[in-house]
Order: sequence, then structure tokens, then C-alpha cells
Amino acid sequence: MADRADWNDLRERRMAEPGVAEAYDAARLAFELGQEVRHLRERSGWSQSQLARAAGMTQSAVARFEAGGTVPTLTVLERLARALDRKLEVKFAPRADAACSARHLPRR
Amino acid sequence: MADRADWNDLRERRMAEPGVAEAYDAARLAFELGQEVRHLRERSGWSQSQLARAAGMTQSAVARFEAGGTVPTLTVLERLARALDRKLEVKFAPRADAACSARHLPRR
DNA sequence: CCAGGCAATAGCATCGATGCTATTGCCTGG
DNA sequence: CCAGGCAATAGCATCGATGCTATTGCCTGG
Repeated sequence: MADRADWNDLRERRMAEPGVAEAYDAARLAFELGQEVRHLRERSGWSQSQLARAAGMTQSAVARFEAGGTVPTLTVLERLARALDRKLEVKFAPRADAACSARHLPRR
Repeated sequence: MADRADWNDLRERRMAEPGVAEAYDAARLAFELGQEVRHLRERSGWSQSQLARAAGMTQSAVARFEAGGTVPTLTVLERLARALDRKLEVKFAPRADAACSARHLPRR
């Protein structure tokens, strides 16, 4: 079946378009953060409504966020972190494949 | 002088208002991220225009962001990280003062 | 079976980040 | 001095996250 190969090929070419890969990364990050929030919330035995009240938002907002429906803002992430008694950490970490070159210059 | 004490008192009460502390945290985070981007950019010997082009935005956007003028979105942070050859990391880390209580329940 | 809580989702208004152009002041190499 | 690059900023349009209400389906304890 060539379908699979074609799809991968198409995917590769689409990811190469400017902006597409970044948007994909952001969406994936949003999804992972949603999973993490859901995990932390359930571990605390809270319902979406309870977390929502603690974080100053509504149940629908929590649901939308946990589902990864939108890419959340740092402001909202701060509020959720505070409600979950966590500390939000954001940083630019060195890329794994750049570990060897000490003075690596960005491309372009 | 009671001025200093009054100011601290006012500050404390304002920070206690719902939403204020979180917004403050987000603004501080934005400021720190701006500093970090500026640092990484200068370390690479790039101008704002060069970084802007690499990240798919304009010089004004980079300047506004480095100054901490707005709280950036994760999408923009991803693009900057990619341009600077870094990996954006976002996570909910345990709070330092919660290290002792294994099953700490969020407040309220 | 039935009431109540929970999660998901739609629809809408609003706020704020982003993209863009243009301008200004500063500094530096020539 | 002067041209050119750089950073900061204003002004505006637009996109998208957020806040909110309401609804739906599911599940569970009674």
C-alpha cells in the first residue's frame, strides 16, 4: 500500500511549511499540559468545578483546557498552578542534539 | 517614615485580591522570559531584526516581547525557542514549601 | 427508576496578544 | 558631519484565548 508512504510524505512536506511545525508543537504542548492538569486534579480528588472555583474560572474552561482544545495563556497556567499548589516553570532549555557544540549558532 | 510601611501594607492587601497575584506572576514571568530571550539573542550576536526573521515575526514584535510589554503566548515562545535553537519547556513543578507534605491538598 | 453530580460542548461577547507599518532617537563606522 | 543599522514605540486591524451561560449525555447512589 502506498497510502501510508504518501501520507508520511505529505506530512513531512506540510511540517516544512513555515509556521506549521511551530503551531503543531504548541498544540502538542497544550495537549500535554492538559493531561498533566487532569492528572494533578484527579490525584487531588477534585472535580472540574472544584478546580475551576479554586483557579477563578468555570468548569467549562477547565474542561476545554484539559481536552487541549486551545493553547492556554501563561496567565491561566499560573492560576491553575497556584490552585494545584504547583509552581509554573517555563524556560528555554538547550536542545538535546546541540549538547556537543558549545558555541552553536542558530540557523539562517 | 510610615510611607514605606503603608506602601507595603497596601501592596499586601492588593496582592490578596483574587487574580492580582496571578497576574503579577504572569507579568514577572513575561519579564524574565524577555530577559532570557534577549540574553540568548545577544549571545548569538543577532539583532532584533535577524531574530525576528528567523522566528517569523517583525522587529517590533521582538522588541515588545523582550521589554516584557505583553505576556507572550506559548505559540510565540515555541517559535522563538526554535529560532534560538532551544527547546521550550513548560511544567508544573512541586512548590518548594510543599516538599514535606506528601499528600498535600490544594486550599479552599 | 430517579435525582444529582460530573464532564463535554456549543454559542457568544470581550479582552488581549499578535502582525504590521511607520516613526523616532541613538550610536557608530566612514 | 553623515549615512546606515539598531532598538523602542505608537497606532491599528485581526486572530484567538477566555469568561460565561446553557445544554447534553453519562454514571452512580439512593
